[in-house]
Amino acid sequence: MTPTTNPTQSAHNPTTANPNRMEPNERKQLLIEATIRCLKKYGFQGTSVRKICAEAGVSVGLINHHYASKDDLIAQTYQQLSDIVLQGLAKACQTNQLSPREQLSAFIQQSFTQDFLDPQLIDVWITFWGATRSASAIQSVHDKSYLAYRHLLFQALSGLALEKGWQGFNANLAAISLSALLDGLWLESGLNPHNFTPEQAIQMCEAWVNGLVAGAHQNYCEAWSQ
Amino acid sequence: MTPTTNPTQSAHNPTTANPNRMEPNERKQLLIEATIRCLKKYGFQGTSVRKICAEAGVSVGLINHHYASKDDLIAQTYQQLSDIVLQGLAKACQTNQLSPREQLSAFIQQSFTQDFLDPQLIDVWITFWGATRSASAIQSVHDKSYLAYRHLLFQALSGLALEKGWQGFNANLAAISLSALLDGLWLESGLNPHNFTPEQAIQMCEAWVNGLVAGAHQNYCEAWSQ
DNA sequence: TACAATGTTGTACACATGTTCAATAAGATC
DNA sequence: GATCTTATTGAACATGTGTACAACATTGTA
Repeated sequence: MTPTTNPTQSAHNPTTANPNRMEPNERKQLLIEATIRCLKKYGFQGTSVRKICAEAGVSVGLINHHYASKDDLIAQTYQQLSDIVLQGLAKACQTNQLSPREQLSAFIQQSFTQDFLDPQLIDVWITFWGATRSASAIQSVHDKSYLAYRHLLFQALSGLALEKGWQGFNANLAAISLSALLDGLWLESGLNPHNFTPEQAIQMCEAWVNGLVAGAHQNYCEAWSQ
Repeated sequence: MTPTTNPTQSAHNPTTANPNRMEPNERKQLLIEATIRCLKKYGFQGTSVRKICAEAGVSVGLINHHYASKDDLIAQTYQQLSDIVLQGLAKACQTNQLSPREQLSAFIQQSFTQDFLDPQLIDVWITFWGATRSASAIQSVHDKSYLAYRHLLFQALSGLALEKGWQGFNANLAAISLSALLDGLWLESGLNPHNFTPEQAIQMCEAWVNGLVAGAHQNYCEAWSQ
């Protein structure tokens, strides 16, 4: 409702100020942004084609002109959100020649930035998770982004193991564990933002790394898992 | 569809074999069980009043006779699922006078039992999480059960701290951390069951506890957080 | 046996959903 | 300027949604 510009009866002022016709990519981007806003406002269930179009200030039919279906639009929106999050994390821990330990801290810090802790955004994320198994398009986006996400942690943890001389350290499993901790905290802060502060979240993740260094790394060695 | 007994034209055999009329509590229980089956089969979005009734073998109107609304039924279903999970966990770690360390292991073991790792069930759980913020009834159920859930971990961790003589150990924060790790692993195993095995999940949680004992406990002391 | 209480049914209603499609209009190409 | 391509519109369609309600069936009580 109340779109910023809604030329329902078009061609009033054909020379200026009528943002009707657009390049496909530009319009698609606007539709994705409108979808994100709707997901935040109305949740996954409440986000309908009509609400998205109203939010974008266009007519109902447009979505099916630019996207194969509503699910297609939703999947591409998820894709874009994933990319943004991932780029933020990659940027945080891949710049300035940080040591492995510093990379982990940078990753953790970035995970609990104000931008990332927006409860509405996390809620959107959770509903995407919930749709993962039923929509194969969303499933594949998740798998791909989760792999990249873990790979960042894997690299930092591998570097740490090399530095410390841990023999047979299963950095992949450790990356899964740390990412689970991060996701779990992120999830919980979305469900109830009052259970702990961002600083405490960082504290808990740092404790995990410190525990790893203090001795838990032995549990991630090949010998242990057999 | 295909309900086991569907006496659409009733009163065929009024004396026997017509399970029509039931005690309210019994019928409500059957409706909740049908709801769980539907949530597993069709997901949160695909679960409609009509599908639930078909699954339960009753008519459309019955739900609104026994429940104030569909949301009411959903919330009570969530309540029941929560109770089942919680009782399983409580039973696992509160019996047989286990030591604090053993209690934690029992809790971890129980969290990755076959029953708990049913991807369909986890998917149902995730969609409940997704509905938490929009439906206040579900929110309150979550808050309550999450508190009880954490309390079990809190008790075990407090016992461990007492045993080890950790001064000023913030067992509550540690409980949040471990529950986040458990939830994160649980979540991820639901989204993609092939990333790690249940044994590895247990291994990762045990590593967390071992890391705590090896030194990370210092990060949970009052001095650290200031 | 008659009556009251209530579990159960199935239709009806009002509305929301995603998608389709003929019509329109804007811009590009010749 | 004429023509072609295509972005955009908005009504229409078929289906699905949760809920309401009058009718019916069953049980317990007098």
